[in-house]
Amino acid sequence: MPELPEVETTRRGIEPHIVGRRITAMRIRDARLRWPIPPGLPELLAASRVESVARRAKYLLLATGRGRLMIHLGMSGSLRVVSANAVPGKHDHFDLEFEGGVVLRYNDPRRFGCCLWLEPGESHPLLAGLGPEPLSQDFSGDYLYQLSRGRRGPIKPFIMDQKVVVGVGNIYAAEALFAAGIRPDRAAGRVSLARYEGLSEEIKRVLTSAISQGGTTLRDFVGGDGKPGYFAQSLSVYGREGQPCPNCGKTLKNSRLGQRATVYCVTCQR
DNA sequence: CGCTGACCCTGACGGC
DNA sequence: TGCCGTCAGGGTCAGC
Repeated sequence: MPELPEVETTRRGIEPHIVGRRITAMRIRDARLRWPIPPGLPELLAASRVESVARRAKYLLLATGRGRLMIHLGMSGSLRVVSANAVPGKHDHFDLEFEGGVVLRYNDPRRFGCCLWLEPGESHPLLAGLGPEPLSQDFSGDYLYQLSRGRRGPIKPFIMDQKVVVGVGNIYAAEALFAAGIRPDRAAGRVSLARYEGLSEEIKRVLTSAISQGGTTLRDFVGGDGKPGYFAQSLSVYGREGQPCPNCGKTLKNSRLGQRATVYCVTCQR
């Protein structure tokens, strides 16, 4: 999936194709996702216009006059703009068809994603309690430092916790911790303010850089317009277990933290 | 409240 | 060629 840069790349990719356009139909082929696609959606959406495409955390929010479509790409989901005659494939769960022959197609092999509906003005429990956006002013080293006091769990799951800060997934958590020189298994509560300031800066830098390059291409992610991202070439540690550290040359180590692969350098990260 | 681990699902890949 | 175990970008939930 799509971590924040991939979702943002998708948002930017689909936005110019669908904003201001009228939806002519929604076609559901397979409603089975993390939660079933609400069966009444096609009727709700028909003839309404997409007013904006926003992102909160890893959720995409498509606003119409009648409410908002809330879409998550899960681990393997993608949203692409395709032509009206493009033949649907396996795991193409639904299409949003627009006037002018534009089709927005949702694909998700693993079905960890979702497509839900919000009434006008309605919020959603999934959006409540989310931490700040990492690229906003609200996210800082001081914020991380204060929140982490007393926490004994490792710092990597801490910064991947969406209640702490949204959008930092397994790839960018590993990259940011490497850049900040912090061991992923260090207790979150035992990292200094100065190091949290460095970490928050690296998180912002890594995410910004990844967004500018269109995200990271791995397996099944493709950007909204069908073009791949290029950030994979910039990865320092993620997926590079056994290879030399780009900084000191020592072999990068892999361990599991919270059931997620965690690659780091025992020399450069303390 | 904080933390851990099971679980949701399909597909790709490596070893035998 | 096929079978089997392992792993994959995320997140929820139960239990301690």
